[in-house]
Amino acid sequence: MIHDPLEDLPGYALRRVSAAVMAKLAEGLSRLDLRPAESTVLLVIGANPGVTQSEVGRLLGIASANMAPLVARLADRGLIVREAVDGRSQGLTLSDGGRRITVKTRSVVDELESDLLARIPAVERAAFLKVLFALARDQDD
Amino acid sequence: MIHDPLEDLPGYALRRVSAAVMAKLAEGLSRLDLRPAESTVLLVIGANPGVTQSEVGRLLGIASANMAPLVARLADRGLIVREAVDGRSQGLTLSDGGRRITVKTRSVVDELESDLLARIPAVERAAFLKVLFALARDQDD
DNA sequence: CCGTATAGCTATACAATATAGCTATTCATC
DNA sequence: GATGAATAGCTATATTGTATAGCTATACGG
Repeated sequence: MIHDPLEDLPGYALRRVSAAVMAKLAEGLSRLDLRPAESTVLLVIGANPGVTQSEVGRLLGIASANMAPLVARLADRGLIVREAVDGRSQGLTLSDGGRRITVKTRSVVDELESDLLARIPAVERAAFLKVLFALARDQDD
Repeated sequence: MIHDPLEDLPGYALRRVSAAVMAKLAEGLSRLDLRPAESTVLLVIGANPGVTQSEVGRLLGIASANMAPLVARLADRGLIVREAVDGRSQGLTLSDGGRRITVKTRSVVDELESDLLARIPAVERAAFLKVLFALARDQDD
């Protein structure tokens, strides 16, 4: 057996777990023809009708250069509607079709999140989640 | 303030924390002209002289199609040496230059891992790491 | 009014990963 | 020992997420 010099590294463990979760998410979303980044954008717009794409990008940590084609694709598919709020910003709203697909998206996401939670022993669950969310909030800089 | 519908999702938190850690790692490795995936390959070869690239790929979850150009680049740079162990496999070993850069790699990695650990409150640290490593091991399927 | 910041966009590049398909070698089994 | 299956390594190609540079037009503070 070969030795794994990375097995004690929390950063590497985070990377592997995250990659596995993302792979499952991508697979679950594929039947909706949605990519992970698109699904999060839909969820944020659904929860905040009228947000601008720059606000969405800031919340999700997606650069504006990458938001542009992403939002354009969602608009081209008729999932979201863009309405000018001033001369340079557009408020984003889900269309009826967008709402339907967002409901399905949420169920895909929720199922994966449940699977993940189920794999965390109940004893450590609270501590694990507390640290994880704290780290995630921390990262917002 | 806009509402974040993802703030309660552990899977999404994992993704954000992992992305932030990876970004810092990529930045730290950039002065060695190494990419994250290459650095892990070097560390594994350093800890297991003579491993084949397929063994490294299996350990790290890198597909053989992606290992080929990755190992080729490390060999082209003179960081690793390939020696035939049989007609189709090659044992990988660090060259002197590879050993030097791997030492530096380890110090970059160790510093980031220390930073990460330092951000986990001592009270929850053991539980957090236990769950994280269990999830990472789990994922190996 | 004017300088600066911001919104949105294009073009481009890169890293990691994925699939398909290929050759050649090894190995188990008949 | 021959043969079929599995394996090692490789190429080509595509996708996803992300990064940088640079652009236009609008909004806003002094």
